[in-house]
Amino acid sequence: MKTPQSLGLTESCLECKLRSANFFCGLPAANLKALEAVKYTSGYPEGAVLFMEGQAPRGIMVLCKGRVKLSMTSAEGRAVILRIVKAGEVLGLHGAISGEPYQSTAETLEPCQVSFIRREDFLTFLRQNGEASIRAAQQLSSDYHVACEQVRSLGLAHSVPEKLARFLLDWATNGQEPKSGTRMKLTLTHEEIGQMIGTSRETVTRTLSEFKGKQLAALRGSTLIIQNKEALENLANE
Amino acid sequence: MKTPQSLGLTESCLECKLRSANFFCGLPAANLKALEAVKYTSGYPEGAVLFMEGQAPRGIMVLCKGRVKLSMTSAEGRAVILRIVKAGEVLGLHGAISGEPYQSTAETLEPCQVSFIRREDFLTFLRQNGEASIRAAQQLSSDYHVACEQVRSLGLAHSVPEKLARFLLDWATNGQEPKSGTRMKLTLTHEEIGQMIGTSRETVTRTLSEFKGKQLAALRGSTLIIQNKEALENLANE
DNA sequence: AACTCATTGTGACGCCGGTCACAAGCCCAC
DNA sequence: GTGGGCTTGTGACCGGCGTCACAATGAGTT
Repeated sequence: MKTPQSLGLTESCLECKLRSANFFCGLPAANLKALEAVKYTSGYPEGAVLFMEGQAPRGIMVLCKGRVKLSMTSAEGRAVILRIVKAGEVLGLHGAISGEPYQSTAETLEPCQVSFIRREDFLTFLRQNGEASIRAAQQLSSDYHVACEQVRSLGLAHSVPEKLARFLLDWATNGQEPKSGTRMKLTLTHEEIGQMIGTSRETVTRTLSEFKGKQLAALRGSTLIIQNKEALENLANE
Repeated sequence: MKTPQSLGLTESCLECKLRSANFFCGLPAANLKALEAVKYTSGYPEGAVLFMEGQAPRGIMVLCKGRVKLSMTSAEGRAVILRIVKAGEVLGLHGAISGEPYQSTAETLEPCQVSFIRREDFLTFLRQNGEASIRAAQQLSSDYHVACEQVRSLGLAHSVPEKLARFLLDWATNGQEPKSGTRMKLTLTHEEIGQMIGTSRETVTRTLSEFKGKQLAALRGSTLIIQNKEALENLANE
């Protein structure tokens, strides 16, 4: 087993080379070296908060290992989940670029390995490195894309089954493991699924059992099985 | 009256120097020159479609004059408005950076003046111009911010009055003219307001007259008057 | 003025889904 | 094992708002 300390940036890149939006991968090795020199790598347990809504941005974090939940909370405790960040992606880029306070909270869903780069160091790096700036823009563009899709889902869909179907299909394609067949891990509680699609926990439970009854999809433990992809797609594109 | 042809990039910058997120303003004049050489400026009437969802990205557009509606449409014709783009902002940046098809449709709300830069020209410019890349990242970061706020509004709010209050207040601060007092222009139909906050036209009409009854805000013609800002804020932060 | 077309205003109806309340599993610690 | 904490599962209720249908206003044309 690898020790946490051995998981530096470059290694994380080796692990996640499949993901094209990946921030640092593909940059010349010489440039990565510069970042290596200024990064701090550390581990966090499950449930740790990497940063919170409203805090001033301190820097960016590269998620080397684990999954992180990005969410926004309302005054009375309601929450929406913006997205689940997977290993290889960058956290806090918006804050670092804009200087605005974080508008979301990042919380680890499982033990994570994170490399931190201070904002000034990162900005300096960007300024000396045009290619990296473009890469940053690409990452932001991708994040924007995801956010827009969520707006579409929340704003256009007008039934929960529709949104849930969309969510499951999306999870199946962009999900955790690339081996996206009909069977995959979905390590989220019904509550969290509800926060992703903007509905209540009870309704998620009910709609899931409705799906199970109709042989569309079933969630057994943390294993999601998509039984009738076509029917789900019909629901989703309603 | 100015002729359309006289409204080039640099002039547009003069007009909109208040907006800090403004893309090209602040770049060294020498760099702007390079863009001047490859841009095409043209005018569009109200209701013109600059690009549509699903099209391959051809380039970016700088809105010199006018307002543009960015929206997404579902299969059966429902629509969400992502945002209203104002003079000085950039359109199609995400497409240009990512190469992905446009995920939204851009339609002019009034006669507009637009400078177009082909994607290849723009990318070349970015590569030769680190500062501009960072600027692009900043613009994307700002767009992302707006999209996230919309997710928050759609996902967290759980009544239409709440969302409408938030929308009106937001319009008052980020609205068209900087002279944001209690009285401002709101040149959108109830239908469009509904598409911005994810509700039906009828409900917008009803909620607006509810606001009028409670002396919170009134929309007379295209003039919005905020009568009781505090009460609206209470509604919005519910 | 008369006509057309877009927008706004209102009533009635019905249903989806939020909320509350509680039961039933599950997992883990001790 | 037994207990306490999270999840998940269900029933009952009811209110907001989407939808349909149509009237009323306004704005632009001829």
